[in-house]
Amino acid sequence: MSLPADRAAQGEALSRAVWDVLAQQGLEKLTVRAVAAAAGCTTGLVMHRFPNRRALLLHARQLLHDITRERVEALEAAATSPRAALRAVLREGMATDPETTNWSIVWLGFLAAAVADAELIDMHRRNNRAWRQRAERLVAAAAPDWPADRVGTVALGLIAMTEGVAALAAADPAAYPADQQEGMLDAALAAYGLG
Amino acid sequence: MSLPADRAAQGEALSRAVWDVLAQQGLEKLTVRAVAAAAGCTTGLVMHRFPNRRALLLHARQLLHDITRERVEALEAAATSPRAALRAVLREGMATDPETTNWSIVWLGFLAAAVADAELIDMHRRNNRAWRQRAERLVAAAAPDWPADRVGTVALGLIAMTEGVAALAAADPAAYPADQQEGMLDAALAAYGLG
DNA sequence: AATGCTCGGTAACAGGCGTTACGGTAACAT
DNA sequence: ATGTTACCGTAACGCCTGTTACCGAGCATT
Repeated sequence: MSLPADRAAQGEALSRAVWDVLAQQGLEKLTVRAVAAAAGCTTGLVMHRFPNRRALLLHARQLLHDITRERVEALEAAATSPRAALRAVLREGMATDPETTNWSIVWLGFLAAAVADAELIDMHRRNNRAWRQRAERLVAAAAPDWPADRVGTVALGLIAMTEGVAALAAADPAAYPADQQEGMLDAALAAYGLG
Repeated sequence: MSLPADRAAQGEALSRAVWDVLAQQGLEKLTVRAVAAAAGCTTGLVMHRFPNRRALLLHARQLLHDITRERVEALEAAATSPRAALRAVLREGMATDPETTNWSIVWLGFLAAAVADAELIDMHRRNNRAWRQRAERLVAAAAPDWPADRVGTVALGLIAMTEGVAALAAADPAAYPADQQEGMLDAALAAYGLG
């Protein structure tokens, strides 16, 4: 029988194919045919699973967010202290290995695609505001005696820095090796008094 | 007579049209026809000025870099102290008004396009490494007694932060107003001892 | 005045795109 | 065994893309 789980699994497989094409071929070549080829099927399956190309992209974008959230929640739960949780979560937002580098390229691709798509940019804003709130909560836990505006300013500085270095490292991995990114993160945390 | 200056001016006008389309319609709709429409001409002129679409994009990318460099060099020259120069240059890299926000969107578009284009990614790397060296030079001038690795780490943290907040603000201007970006920058400079 | 030349607009081409319609196959129900 | 239904590959459609070929208008030289 064709369980809904199967359909969901196919949708996830197609979303992974979207990420692969986005990371390896770029936004301009993100076509339905390219996604089908990356998923090892034909365009028929893709168009039977999703009503159109936009729905496919929106699903892939939301799934990327959901998976990212699960991953950072696991990191947060496994941390032994508020400061360790903050550092672990911020570290995950950088591009320190092939996997996170890939995610950063995909993230950039979706952001560029969102310029022309109202629903995609709405998704980005919702997800990014949730990300920012998480950072603020982690900073507040790591520095319980700080006033709210200090928490907000420092959290913003930290997420902007990790987001930025992820983009830089994704575009030029040789120039931004993992140890430099980690050193940058530790130096920033220490400078803010969160080391 | 048809001066080379005229041709250069046309090339610049077309490059500005590329930026406009990229900022307002996104990478996926960055077609030769859209650029021609934005420039107020036909595709005939575009294809007589550039051998193909790629050459048009490469020219627009390089011109964006050149103009950015001239602007920050002027800011640097006008600054009254090394620390003021550092802050002014970093500030220009954020997205604090409609103009710089536009540039940030264009920058993101070119970066996304570079995923699939070797020459475009080479350009990005050259330009970004020059940008990074500028930041390192400015940090070294602002903190003359720092060792080289401290200069490099702090400069990386600063350019990553400004680049990152520019992307965040470009995608969600309402959530990242100018005063928050400025407050973030000042807090970071103060934390690093560069206030 | 005639002629060559540069310029840029028009129209057409082949190819690739998203999307739709159709057909065949396999599993299930009766 | 046979009808039914779900599934998905195939093929086609119309549209839009980058690119090319062509053509006429203006200008300079002779």
